[in-house]
Amino acid sequence: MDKQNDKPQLSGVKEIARRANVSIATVDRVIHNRKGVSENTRKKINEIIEEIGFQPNILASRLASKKVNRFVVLIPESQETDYWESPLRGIGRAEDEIKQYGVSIVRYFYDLNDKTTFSKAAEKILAGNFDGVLLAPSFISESLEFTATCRQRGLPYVFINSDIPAQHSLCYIGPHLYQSGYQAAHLISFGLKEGKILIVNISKEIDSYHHLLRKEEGFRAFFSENDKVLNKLVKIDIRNTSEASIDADLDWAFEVHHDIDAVFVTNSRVQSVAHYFEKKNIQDKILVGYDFLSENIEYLKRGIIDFLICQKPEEQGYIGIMSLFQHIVMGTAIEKEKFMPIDIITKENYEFYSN
Amino acid sequence: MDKQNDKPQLSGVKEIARRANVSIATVDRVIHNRKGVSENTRKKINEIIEEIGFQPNILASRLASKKVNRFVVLIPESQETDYWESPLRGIGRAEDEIKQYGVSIVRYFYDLNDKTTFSKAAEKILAGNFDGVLLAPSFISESLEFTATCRQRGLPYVFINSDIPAQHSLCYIGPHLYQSGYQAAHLISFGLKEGKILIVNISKEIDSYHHLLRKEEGFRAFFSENDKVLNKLVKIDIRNTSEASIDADLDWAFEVHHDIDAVFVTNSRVQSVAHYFEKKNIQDKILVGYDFLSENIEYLKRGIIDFLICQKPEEQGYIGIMSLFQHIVMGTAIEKEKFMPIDIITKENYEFYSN
DNA sequence: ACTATTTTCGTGTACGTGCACGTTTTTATA
DNA sequence: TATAAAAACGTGCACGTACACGAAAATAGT
Repeated sequence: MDKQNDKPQLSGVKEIARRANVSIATVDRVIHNRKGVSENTRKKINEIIEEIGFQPNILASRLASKKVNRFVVLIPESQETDYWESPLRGIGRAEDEIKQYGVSIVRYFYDLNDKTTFSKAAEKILAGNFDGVLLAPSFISESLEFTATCRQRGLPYVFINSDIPAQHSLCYIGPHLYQSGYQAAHLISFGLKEGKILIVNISKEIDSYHHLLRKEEGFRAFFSENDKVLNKLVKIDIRNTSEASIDADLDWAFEVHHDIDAVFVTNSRVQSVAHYFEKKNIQDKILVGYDFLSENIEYLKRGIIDFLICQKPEEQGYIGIMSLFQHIVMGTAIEKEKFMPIDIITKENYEFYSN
Repeated sequence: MDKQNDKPQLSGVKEIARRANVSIATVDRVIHNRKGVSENTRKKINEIIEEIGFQPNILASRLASKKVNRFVVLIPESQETDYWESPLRGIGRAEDEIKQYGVSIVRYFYDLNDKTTFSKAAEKILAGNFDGVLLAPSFISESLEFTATCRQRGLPYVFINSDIPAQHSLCYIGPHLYQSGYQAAHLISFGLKEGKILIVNISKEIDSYHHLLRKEEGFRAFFSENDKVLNKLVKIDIRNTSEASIDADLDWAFEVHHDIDAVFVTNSRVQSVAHYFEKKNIQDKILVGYDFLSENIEYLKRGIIDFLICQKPEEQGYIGIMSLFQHIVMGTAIEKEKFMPIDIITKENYEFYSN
């Protein structure tokens, strides 16, 4: 009888082989551009591939080649804030999705207060046998050293959360810092018709300081570009992150500038200022800061923080891994820069925010 | 020599079969709870499955069973606005990802101004042979009729964009309307210390009107819950959506209420009010509305619209299809309600918004 | 012209699961 | 006890691709 006449079989290596009058193995060689095929038949097969728009069956492919890809991530460990737990969740989510395809992920963490932990982890990574790296390049020079070696070995890497331009990374996934500062300025300006605004940088680590600066730049740019002459900007840097020290600095600022009506904190440490506000029973000042952290959300709920700007940390981790996957496993092209949306979180919408 | 000694092979039906002293086929029968297995061995095999945490290899599974799943979507066609193009993009994106697994998607569209087009499409769907439905239930009673039949036939369906509660849908994917109205109120209140606020409902179709009402409810709730006695709310309904008619209605409203300082449009037709503002050279009023449509974005850029609230229409389509996929193909559990984040779009962040 | 080498190509098996079919064992019936 | 029927189980091929291995053809060297 007709056991298998009705096969549409338009695609597939078998069909290509049939049309080219060669065996499947030869087609296979062309597809993976291995050697051992004459220039004639190679060309012929490539034409047929073009013609029928051959798309290899990923399922069968991964099943047959028991190939295993090893990705490695190198990010800060969560200590002072739990920020990095979010990207880590995203990484885990991506891992769950693609482990079916034989991808495994190894995680390394470094201490944001200790550059050497970064370098040591980087060394271990280079010693291991990996096919792709997801990297948060918090320390500029150390990162440059690492990526130089990667490039030399043909080991692809993507940057996450903060970028080092022109480093031939596969791509960058993270926030547009300048613009997020600009956004914060608009929000404050919208709610504040006049009065001084205090900019607060809270950061122990000198290395992450330049990120804050980019935000501050954007923040200031809004006022200069929009003729908001009524709003004078005041700024303080806080390097000692103990509560007492922060309180003292803020005391000083509010004493010198008696008419500050809004505060912009350039990172997730906005909770410290919120805490200060609560203690001093300050209620009428606008407070804007960064990141969807549980403590920040608490102050948001209580109306002490007005807006949080957040840039999908979980998504960053997820997309980071998926980009490696797309490039290395699926072999498809990926965008060079993936800026996260600038999400505005309020008391009303935080519970629907998908991190 | 040792050809294949070194197999970790902890998982897999083969391993289960080995441990249970049965053949692979028997294990297979248990996994798909088909009959033809004694109660004893079934129990034994199930225990082993539990023990080793067996996860079938989806790749091999879909490869072996040349099973094809057919999904169908039923959504409005884009006419007066291009809103539905976004969910459609999301649906296409999902399709690209899962067609590898043998899923095909058929699309039906209905006219939001003509209930009968919905019913006719629904009939066609029921005549076709589908495994899952993604549905925008714009018309309540017609939708109820359709889903009743689906339920009876065991054909799973998910709601998108607007919900009909308690209809045993697989899940609902879309906005939390009430809360998004509440959010809009907060934004306006933040920028407006006093003065009247105009609520504008623009909608031809009486059926989609109840969506707008839910938003309006939330909007009003904010003011009553937060003692904003300074802000009086005024409301107009506009059923005739011609430009002349809208202009006339707005003329009337601003004439009667001379101190309106902010306008809240409960849907994407905010562009009509923006257009009116531009014509009349009105610049000092706050304007808030809905949806990431190109025209709206234009007014946002020019500073006429202050905020757009947007709820990831593309994502809705994507997640809708993926939920069907998760449930029907992968057999995993899915959440009953997936509320989209309430995204706040401004002049500063629209270009980073991932729809 | 005859071997040696290289290039080019085909055969066959494996990946993990699904399923049709056939075989064995048990249970029911005469 | 013999026989039929039903229940329980096993064998083997298929899915589309990868790859080791070996065969054939082309080229080189004497």
